[in-house]
Amino acid sequence: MTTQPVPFPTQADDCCPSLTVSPLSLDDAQDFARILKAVADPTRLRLVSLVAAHEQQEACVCDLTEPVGLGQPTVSHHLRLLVDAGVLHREKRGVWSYYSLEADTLNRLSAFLSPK
Amino acid sequence: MTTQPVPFPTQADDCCPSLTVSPLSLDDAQDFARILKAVADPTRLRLVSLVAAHEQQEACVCDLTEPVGLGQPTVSHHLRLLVDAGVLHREKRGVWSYYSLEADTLNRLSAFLSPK
DNA sequence: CCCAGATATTGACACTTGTCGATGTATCGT
DNA sequence: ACGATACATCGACAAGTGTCAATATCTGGG
Repeated sequence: MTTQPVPFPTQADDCCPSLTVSPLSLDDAQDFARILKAVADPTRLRLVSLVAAHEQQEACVCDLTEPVGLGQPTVSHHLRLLVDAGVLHREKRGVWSYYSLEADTLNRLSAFLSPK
Repeated sequence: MTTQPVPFPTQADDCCPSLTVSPLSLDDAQDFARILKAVADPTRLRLVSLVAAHEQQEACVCDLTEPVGLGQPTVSHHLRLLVDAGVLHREKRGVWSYYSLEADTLNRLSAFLSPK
């Protein structure tokens, strides 16, 4: 067997840090703060929800610019932040950039915030 | 009866908006962005985790100032933001202010972000 | 090869934010 | 009443952020 000794069972599920189980390390705190910052903006929340609700769970910039009422460069900028944070995925097909959800990131965030 | 018609049953569970089910209203987006902003900072994440991990699930400022390595005014400022956002609860007992988790808010956040 | 359309990048600006030092306020002992 | 202690507030400053107009880059069609 190649499994670890696992001397402290409580450390076993150290895989995914949780906000409320033990004091966060600086690294973990910065890690999650980065993702949270990306989502902590009304416009970006709406962009994510628009992408999620769009057909095929994906949307291009031209689908999003009008619903949020902002200019194309501004929308592109917000989408870039969301992609950089791993919240959205970008796939370029032809002239269009299609944005879709990176579900794992939202799942990790949700699990992280969930008490207990 | 003074109740509304409720013509569309799908609106019934409109109780707790979710990021990924339908486009967010501006109000909902601003609402959640406000809470997310409060949590989207490494120092404040650590403060919340320190409070949660402390005995009795509560801590005073003097318990927190040293672990995060910041001045007392700065820590007080961060705690105020967390209280204003409904993430923490403040209870003054004697000379001390005891901060504790407002679990409902974190639960709402977690549920909001959870895909599907 | 050039043009039109979709998106990305840049530069600029007002505004917000994280931090600190100094000061104010409140509470408990003595 | 006084002083010490715990906390909150204020003023200031550098750094970061959201938005826009202008411009650059890329792609498909003719």
